[in-house]
Amino acid sequence: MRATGPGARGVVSLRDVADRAGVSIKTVSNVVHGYVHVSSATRTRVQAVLDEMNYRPNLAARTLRSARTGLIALAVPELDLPYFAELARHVVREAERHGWTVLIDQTDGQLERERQVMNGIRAHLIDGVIFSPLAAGPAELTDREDHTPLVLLGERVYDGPFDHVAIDNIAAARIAVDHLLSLGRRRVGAIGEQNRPSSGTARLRSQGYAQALTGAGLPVDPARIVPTDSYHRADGAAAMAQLLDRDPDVDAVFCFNDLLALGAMRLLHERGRAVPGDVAVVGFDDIEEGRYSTPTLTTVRPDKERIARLAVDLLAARLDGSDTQGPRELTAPFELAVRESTTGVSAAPPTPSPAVRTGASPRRPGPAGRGSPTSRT
Amino acid sequence: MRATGPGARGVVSLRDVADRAGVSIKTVSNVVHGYVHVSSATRTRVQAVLDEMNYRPNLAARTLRSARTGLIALAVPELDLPYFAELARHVVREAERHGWTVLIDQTDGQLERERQVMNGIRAHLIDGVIFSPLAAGPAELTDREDHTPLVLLGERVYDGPFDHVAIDNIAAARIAVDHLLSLGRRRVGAIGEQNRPSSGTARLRSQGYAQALTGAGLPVDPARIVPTDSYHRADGAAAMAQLLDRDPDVDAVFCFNDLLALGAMRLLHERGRAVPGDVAVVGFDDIEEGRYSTPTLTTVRPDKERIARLAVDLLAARLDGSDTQGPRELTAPFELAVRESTTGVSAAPPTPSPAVRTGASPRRPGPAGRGSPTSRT
DNA sequence: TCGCGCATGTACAACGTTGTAAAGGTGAAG
DNA sequence: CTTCACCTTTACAACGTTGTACATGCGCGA
Repeated sequence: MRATGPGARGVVSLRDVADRAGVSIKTVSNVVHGYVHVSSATRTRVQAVLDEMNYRPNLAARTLRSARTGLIALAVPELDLPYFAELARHVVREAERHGWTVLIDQTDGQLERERQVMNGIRAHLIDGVIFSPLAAGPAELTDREDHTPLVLLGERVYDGPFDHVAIDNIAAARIAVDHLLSLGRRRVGAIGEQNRPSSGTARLRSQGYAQALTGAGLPVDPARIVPTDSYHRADGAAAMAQLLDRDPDVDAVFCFNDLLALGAMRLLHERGRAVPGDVAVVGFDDIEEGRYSTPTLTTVRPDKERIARLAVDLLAARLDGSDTQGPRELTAPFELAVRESTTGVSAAPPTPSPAVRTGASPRRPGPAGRGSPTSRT
Repeated sequence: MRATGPGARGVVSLRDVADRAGVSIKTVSNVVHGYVHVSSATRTRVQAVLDEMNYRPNLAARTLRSARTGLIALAVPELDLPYFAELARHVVREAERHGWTVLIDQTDGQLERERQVMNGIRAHLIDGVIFSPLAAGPAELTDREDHTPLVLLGERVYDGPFDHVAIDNIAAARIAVDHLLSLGRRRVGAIGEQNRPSSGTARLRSQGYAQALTGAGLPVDPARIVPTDSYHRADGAAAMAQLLDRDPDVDAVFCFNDLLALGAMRLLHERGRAVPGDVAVVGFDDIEEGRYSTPTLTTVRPDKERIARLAVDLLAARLDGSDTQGPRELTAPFELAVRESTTGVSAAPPTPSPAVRTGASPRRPGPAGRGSPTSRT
């Protein structure tokens, strides 16, 4: 038996509305959904009751029937790494276009948490996952037991059965280092190598760095490649200190992300080295902070909005079944944003504009272009 | 009629497991929940099947019965404002202790979106909301039609019927400005005043600024108070330019958040003004960036972790019914972190440590202290 | 005038889970 | 040997929604 009227917590169900309006539950449901075959008299009356009682559909019940929640998860290492915060913003915005809400998971780069993300902690509660792995490598990914559609960001995992969106990290790193070489720098260090075997992104950036040096006929000196535990400012500062100790005459440094670069610049400042006078610095990610630092930071600018859009659209295609092909490998474009930390020229506009940019066109501009992403199965 | 075996998408239900194990659905459910009165033989057998079939409970169904989802929403203006990213991190972490997942809503400070957050877009899908309003004022809040427990952050809305967690903004602002005055500065500007009537936080910080000046026997010159549209670096730079135009001899500036301060410092640099030599700068929020900027930034450091904990615990108390009292008004502590942008003394440790801090004890240390928050009904 | 078709509205079942109540089975106590 | 108690397991209903199938009633054409 059910008491008349809405339940204890003031929650109104279709049934409550139906009772009050003197129609069946299904009719109310039909009105809510704008089903055509409802007389306008009935519609008006029911709608009035709906408004009056402030009816809100119960998404849990709806989900139970439809097996669709309208939630997708975005799993990133840390929200307060600006790169991920900015990325999250774009993902949230793109998801909105599909009527989705984004649930954000912070893995802290811990393998166990990443494993949970992949194997569906919140099974049935989320329709899909966009995942930026840090600790998880090919092995863990392949062992995945969950069936929720998954899109990987940032790191390519061999030929795993996963959709994947990234930029061409090797090319980006090479272009960044080429830029340093074009300025006449010859003792170029690198900060951000990762010792953990799983980190594909770091390895790719290392490769690009080495390719650029080799391409210019310069040796790749392992002493100038400083690994870090993580990608925070403090790591960049510590690594820069180490680099200076190893080679006091280093004249440029390529950092694998902007935070490392900002930490490195801070340390250079404390050690009395001028940037770029003594040491030129390039970062990676183009976080907003680098446009306001002193000096402003030259950096690789991945198209975050595009990355977010590609990832969300790919998920959408998997969800509505419009894409049943094998795993996709999509590439987003990037640019090199040249600023004071390499050129020393302060553009110094009346108000600091978001930096001078030298567009370096993406390595594969065609296929990665708008609307027709590359697919490699 | 139901086909035997798991459904089309490989989703395994209790029923599938029960069929395979030759027991009733409820027995499987009992095993899943570790119910005591299950023979160990049955338990072992069922558990084996559970593992084998990789059963995952359907949270939607569970929610439908229990009316609890284990999801809470955190609604903030922008995720890539570092303050909110850092806060989000803490909230996620605290929520974890309660077994909750955090769903993040980005309102962009738009009234319409804030209204949706309050009135339960995702009704029944979230158990509670932690909300940092920007556009919504007392009027909108009071009109709220949803019954989901809500905790407000950062801004006090009159005597509205809402739980609320904040720091003492007036005191914090006053201490920041007192610090500038104690350094001998006498022409102190303020950046970040908000023209929209709803912004309580900005008004409180303005008040603290005025109180400090008045307390030192100085006049409050409206020309030195520059409003901004929002709280980004660009706003800070633009406002600083305006402030210099109005009073070229300004010797200090109190910014209502760190991003404004960083933008202001950038502009001062471009105009050739030394910080703190010519102009001392104080920010608000203590985002990590300010510990690595050049110069490092003196700022008010609200205890974000505490804020997050108080908010989450308060929500928990409302949810489990252990707190049915009237609305709570909780206060978190803060400190003034004194760094180079006011003192000019570079501590210059081997690696930049997270700043020299001068603890300014919270104005109401007792009641705001650990575990026994103030309550004002 | 009768019957057909369409517009409108309804009953029912099912999604997967869990609380309740009760049934079946076993052993011990009388 | 009977009975009772308890341990174990099960059937059932309900959470709120929506797709399917069907009932009702009206107007229109034959």
